[in-house]
Amino acid sequence: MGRHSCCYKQKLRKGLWSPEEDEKLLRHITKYGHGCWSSVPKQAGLQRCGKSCRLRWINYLRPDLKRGTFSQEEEDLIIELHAVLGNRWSQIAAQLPGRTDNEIKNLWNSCLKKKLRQRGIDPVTHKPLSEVENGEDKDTEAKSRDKMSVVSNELNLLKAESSMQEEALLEQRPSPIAPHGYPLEVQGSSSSRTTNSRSINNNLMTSTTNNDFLQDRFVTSHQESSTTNCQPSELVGHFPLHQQLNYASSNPAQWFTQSGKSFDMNSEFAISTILSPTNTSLLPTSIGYKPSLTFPSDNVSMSSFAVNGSRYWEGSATANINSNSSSGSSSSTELQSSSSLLENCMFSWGLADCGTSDKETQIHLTESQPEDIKWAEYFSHPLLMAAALQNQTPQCLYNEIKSETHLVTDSSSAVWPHSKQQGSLQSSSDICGKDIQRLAAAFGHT
DNA sequence: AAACTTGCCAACCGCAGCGTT
DNA sequence: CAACGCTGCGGTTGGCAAGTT
Repeated sequence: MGRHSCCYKQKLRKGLWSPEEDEKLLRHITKYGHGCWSSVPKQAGLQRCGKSCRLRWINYLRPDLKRGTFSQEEEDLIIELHAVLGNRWSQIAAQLPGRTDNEIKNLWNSCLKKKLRQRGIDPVTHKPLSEVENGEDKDTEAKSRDKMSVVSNELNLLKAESSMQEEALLEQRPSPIAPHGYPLEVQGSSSSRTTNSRSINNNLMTSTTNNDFLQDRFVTSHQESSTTNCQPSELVGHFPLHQQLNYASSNPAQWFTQSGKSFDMNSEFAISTILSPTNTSLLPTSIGYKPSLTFPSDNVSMSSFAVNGSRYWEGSATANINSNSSSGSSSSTELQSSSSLLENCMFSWGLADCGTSDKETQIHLTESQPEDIKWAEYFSHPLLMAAALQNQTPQCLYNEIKSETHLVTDSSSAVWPHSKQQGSLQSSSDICGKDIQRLAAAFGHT
């Protein structure tokens, strides 16, 4: 017990992953799924232990990962969830699509803890530091109530502090879909952030006597929505194959930034969230996120139907996307829905349970046929969408994507900045097309 | 410019839990 | 029922880069 058996094996590489290793692992999992992790390194030709492969996949290579800095909403949510769940990072991560437990843990340890302390709040108990010093309450129910109250106060503090920034942000964020991917019910043009946070707070506050129940709901949601132990078919089901094939994040929010700062695509393209099943697959209905989707534009519509007790959502969309990316291109690309969307790219989530309360957050996704991808591919395929948006060739875009992910492609020396937010920006010309072609060839892209 | 400090984050380690034999 | 193998989780660490002295 304890030490993983594969760790005993000798000649296993440790430390940072090289591009070649990443490529091998990505190609293998894309093709075969991971199956038994302990056999992955052998099958993929890697000198790594299965554990290391698993970690690399989960924390870095998974196609549904978000990149970039955490939004204020995400930070708020993490604080709220931490107040309820404590250091259960995996469960917290389950409520933040595209974020890994490791990422959240790092954020908590490096930033959020500090922020809370600066506000006089104990990051462990989520109580005022003075109160913590004075001793603990005895009544558990009172504890829960206090905790929730403090959470609310924390949020108020956070919100007050960043209100100026928020106002500016809100003006640029017409989407009712929060950056963390939860669709919000928006009435009129009111603040989606405020709506969201208030919704959470209200529910937390009203369920203070059901703290355990709340936790259970989180746990249930997490367990039922786990996608880590997936086989190839499942994997494709969760992430369209053509999406998996991309080395870059599947979340368009990070594709275009060239500054290393996160570029909130959600504010510009609500549909980017809609089209990412993983972004909406984990709706924590237990804390007040309603499973209804309301879109700001008539261009996007959703309809639902129930099958076997789960509610499915179908989307159709016509998106007029005006590129205002940093390239300055003003080209407008109209991407229209077609029947192929529903046939091949129907995305559906079992968000509501149609009366049965036991099951929630089931994920259903109709697989798309690679050869029949039309406009939908633009959305789920970072290169094509990006190219469309910026009126660039996919390869140009890929250069930027690789630049963003700091994939330095000196294949001989395998320089591989491990920190995705570290390192200097490389020009497109620095990112050689060789790797792009290599990856494309490996994954069947031309 | 060099030395030092700090912050961040990818990756490792050890453990618990579960399933299988 | 014990031993073993595997997976997943949370704590911790090592190293890089940026900032400071």
